[in-house]
Amino acid sequence: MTLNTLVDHSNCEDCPIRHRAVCARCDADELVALEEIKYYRSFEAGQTIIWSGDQMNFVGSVVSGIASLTQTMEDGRTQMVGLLLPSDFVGRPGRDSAPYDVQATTDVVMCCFRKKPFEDLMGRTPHIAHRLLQMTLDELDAAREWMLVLGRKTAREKIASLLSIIARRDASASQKGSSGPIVFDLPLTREAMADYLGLTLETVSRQISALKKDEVILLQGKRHVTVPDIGRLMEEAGDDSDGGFLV
Amino acid sequence: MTLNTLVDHSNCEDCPIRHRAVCARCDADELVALEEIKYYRSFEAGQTIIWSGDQMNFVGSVVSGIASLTQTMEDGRTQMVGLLLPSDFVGRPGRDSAPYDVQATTDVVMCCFRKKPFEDLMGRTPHIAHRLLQMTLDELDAAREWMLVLGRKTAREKIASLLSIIARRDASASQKGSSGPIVFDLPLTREAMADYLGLTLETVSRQISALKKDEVILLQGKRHVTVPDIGRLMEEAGDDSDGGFLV
DNA sequence: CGGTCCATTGAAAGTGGTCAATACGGGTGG
DNA sequence: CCACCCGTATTGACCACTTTCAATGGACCG
Repeated sequence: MTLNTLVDHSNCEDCPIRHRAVCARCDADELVALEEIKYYRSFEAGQTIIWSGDQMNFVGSVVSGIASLTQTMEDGRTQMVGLLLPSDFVGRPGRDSAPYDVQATTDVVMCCFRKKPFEDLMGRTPHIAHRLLQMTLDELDAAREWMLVLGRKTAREKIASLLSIIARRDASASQKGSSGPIVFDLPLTREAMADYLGLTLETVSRQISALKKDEVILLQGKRHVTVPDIGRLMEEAGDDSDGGFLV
Repeated sequence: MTLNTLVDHSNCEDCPIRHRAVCARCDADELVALEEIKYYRSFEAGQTIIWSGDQMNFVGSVVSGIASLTQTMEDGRTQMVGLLLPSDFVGRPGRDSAPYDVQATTDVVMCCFRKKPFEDLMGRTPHIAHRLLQMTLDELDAAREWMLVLGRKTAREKIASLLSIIARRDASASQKGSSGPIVFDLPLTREAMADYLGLTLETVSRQISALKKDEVILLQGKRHVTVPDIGRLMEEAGDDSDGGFLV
């Protein structure tokens, strides 16, 4: 049982999210202060990291893997309200209880800080506060972008939107040229996609099959996706295909 | 033509949003600095305050009235992604072009700051930066709350959700006891409600009629609403009726 | 009085949901 | 090694809800 392993403090300078996380703007002194209060935790795919309503005694950054924020109604309907990718921040300084479930969608490693020391440090370190503001504004933009998807797009457009986001993220991560096929593995089950898109898993499955039939995407197995023409996929998503290429 | 009137600088101490806006935590000195760069602008109902893609040369707070943030797809489908009430902040420090249309839903008065001086001041004034972070986190929570409404609720629940939010806000504003009927005027047209809820205006109209027929709400005219039992309305919204009463 | 804007209501059509059967793949244990 | 099982995914048939298209009504105003 190695679910919640505490890992050795490793060097922030070598951290894969050093330049994008909440610590991105910290100088050497500030990193030292952070290193003193940080610790790592690992979670297995499917594990709940934080339960909605629970006391939050830490905040932190996703180092690797994908986590999700989910809301649930009493009758069981659920809606994913955020996807947390590496470098994304979890938790809210100045609030005690968690407003959403946080779940590990894949295996996840987090860089955690106990909340109180982090809040104190933030009060003394404008670099952290400012970066957190910037990241929060970005998340707000992403949430609003997603409101358009949820409120106004058809099932097919919703699927295309999700695939195009994942495809473009992977394309920019692997530094490929801006044309040519994009290949990636879906990090989400059909059910998780449905929860993100406000659909049922059956509809997700049908629309993926339809996009495959129309050769907008190719599938090998159930998770391995090839996008021969990202512009075509973005048209299907109802987006301008000439928009900014890197998200 | 008095659309964009510059109004006399009035005293921040007397401002109706003094304790809730981005300046809420400022002390006297900081208020003086803000007063030096602030100016008022008025907008008529229906007027567009900022066009998506435009250069933003100011940021500011809604002093009175209601404004909306709206996204539009190429084919004309629109989704409202935020409602701006008095004290809400408009604009994003550190970004030049506006990501959404901002429209005056009712007549609106804004307290504006030219962007550059405001950014400079924010860099020197942690009270402002910290308050803005707090407000942004609140907006992010509200946006995510709304994602559940858009993604998972039925038309009837969506209408009930919107009415319950407006009703509770009005009840808390008028400091009424926590029981008894709530009366208010809808600040939105049926079309604006539809854009907010991801519905058509016909569906909005039908569901309002249905809630009226079932006596969840009473209507006088088209805009004047009485909610005899807020708990009942919240049940219809699919929310826990025992949740925190003040939003 | 006619025009415009906002809202309501009806009938028909279509999209996505529900329920149910089946398939696929990876693991375990006989 | 094969049988079995479980979680995940696909597909079909039917149905419900929301949209679409269209007609009508009321309030306000020139």
